[in-house]
This record gives sequence, structure tokens and C-alpha cells, in this order.
Amino acid sequence: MPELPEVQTVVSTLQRSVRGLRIAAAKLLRSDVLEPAGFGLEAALVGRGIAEVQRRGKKIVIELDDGNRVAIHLGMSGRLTVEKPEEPVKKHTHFILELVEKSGGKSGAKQVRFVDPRRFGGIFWLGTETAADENLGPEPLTLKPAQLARGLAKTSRAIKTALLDQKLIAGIGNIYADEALFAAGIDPRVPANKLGGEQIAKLNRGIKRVLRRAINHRGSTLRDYRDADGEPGNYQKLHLVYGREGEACAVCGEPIQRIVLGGRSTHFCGRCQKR
DNA sequence: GTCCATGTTCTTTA
DNA sequence: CTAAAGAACATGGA
Repeated sequence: MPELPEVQTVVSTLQRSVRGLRIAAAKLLRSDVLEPAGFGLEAALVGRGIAEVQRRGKKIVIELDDGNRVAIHLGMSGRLTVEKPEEPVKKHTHFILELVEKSGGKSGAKQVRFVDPRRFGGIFWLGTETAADENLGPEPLTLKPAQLARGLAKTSRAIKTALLDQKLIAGIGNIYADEALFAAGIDPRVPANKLGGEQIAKLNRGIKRVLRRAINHRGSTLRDYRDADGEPGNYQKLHLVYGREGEACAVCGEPIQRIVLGGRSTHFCGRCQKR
């Protein structure tokens, strides 16, 4: 469920509560969520401080005070939440980090817990060498139109499908692809390499506008998504096409259509979005 | 029971 | 060989 705005919100809430803390314990409750398989994750983490928490595409990157990094991908149903150690451990909890103040104080211990029922997500040990970047295209919030144009020119897939390709642009998923195409007034079925320069510029602005607004509203909660404090997002209320099949388009009143593109449901307004 | 789901990767097809 | 299309992964909710 988490796309760039949701992951960014988790990272922001996490930064506030765990940056600078020391890892007192680490428990991997389900080893198959870890890559590389069999890596000594717990030993590598215990005793280290958390230097920084960052986002790259849809990945959460935790940087330790020794320069090593671990990435967490939430997949479709994953959550990374901060909880008190005495809180009951939820079903499908695969990993727990126990954190304490660096200056000894045993009070105020907290845990970061990774819960992921569907297990499409995972934990990736990056060490100091592996780039968090691997297989990821540019960040959409700082993307330049010429960069976007270069990526889109390389493929004849429908623009909607191309936007979901993380190697082309990192962080956009099914919700924001539909919303960005509506914002830009572009038909999701148009082949990516058939878009004109003006349309690409419009799309680039649409992507940024939609993602920024979604971040301001703390992401979209459809079912599973929560930030690190357990709070849902609000942007789902402002979706103009996603999940609104049959409802009147907010701009022209035409019913929103739903089709399937690249195996994913796709929502758009047949009147506002042109080829 | 059926269908669908905020994602990615592997396999098959053209 | 390569790009695109399709299937698969695992769980739960409607």
C-alpha cells in the first residue's frame, strides 16, 4: 500500500522518535524476510546508534552510527511502527528493534516493529557498499521534464504502466499514477513514447503536485497503511479518480471509468483525460 | 466459495 | 536477444 507519500510520512515520524537512540536488542522473528538470507542481522545491529532515517523511492533506509545501512520495504501490507515494549506483539510481526537512550537512561525504552501479513515487503542489509539506489530511477519530487522525457521515450507501454516502473521513476504506485495522470489531463492508455513535450511537462508538474499534496496530508490510508506513530493518512479523501469508479468527475461530472492496464486497476475520466 | 488489494519479480510470449 | 504481457507470491476483507 505504501507509495512515496506514505513512506515519506513513516520516515518523518520515525526520524522524530528514533534518531540518536541506541539499539539494545534486535529480534528477527521470521528469517525469510531478510536479504541476504542468513546474514547476521541481529549481531550487526545490537549496540549501534541510529544516525539517520531516510527514504529512497519506496524504501526506508536506516543509517547506523558505524556507516552501515539497512533498508526496509513495506511491500503491499507492511507497517513499521514505534510501540512500547509492553504492547502485545501483533500477528505477522517479523522484526523488532529495541531502542534506548544513548546516555544510559533505561527509562523510555521503545520498540520499532515490522509487521507485514502478506510478506511482499522485506529487510535488506546494505552494509556500507550496496547502494540504496540499485534498480531505482530518479526521485519524482526533483525530476526534471527532460529527464522524464528521456525515460518515457524508451518504451511503448501505456503511460500508466510506465509510471509504475521503478527504474523509470522511483516511488510512484497505483494510486498516485492514476491521480497524477488525471492532474495532467492525460489518458492512461497513451503509449509513453507518444507523449508530446508539452504533455510531459504537464505530467511532471502533475506528479509533483499530487505527491506534495499527499505528503502534506500524511499519505493515503485505504486499509493497512499507518505512519510510525500508528496514525492513518488523510489523502484518500482527496483522491479524484482512484477508487472512484462510477462517481462523477469532480471537474466535468462524467462518471469515472475503471479499466485494467498492465494487470492493475486504472481509474480515469474519459472527458478530462485526452490522448 | 469469489474477487480484489497501496508491490515486485520471475516466466512466458511475441 | 529484447520488450511487453502475464503469472506468481501470501493474507485478509468485502
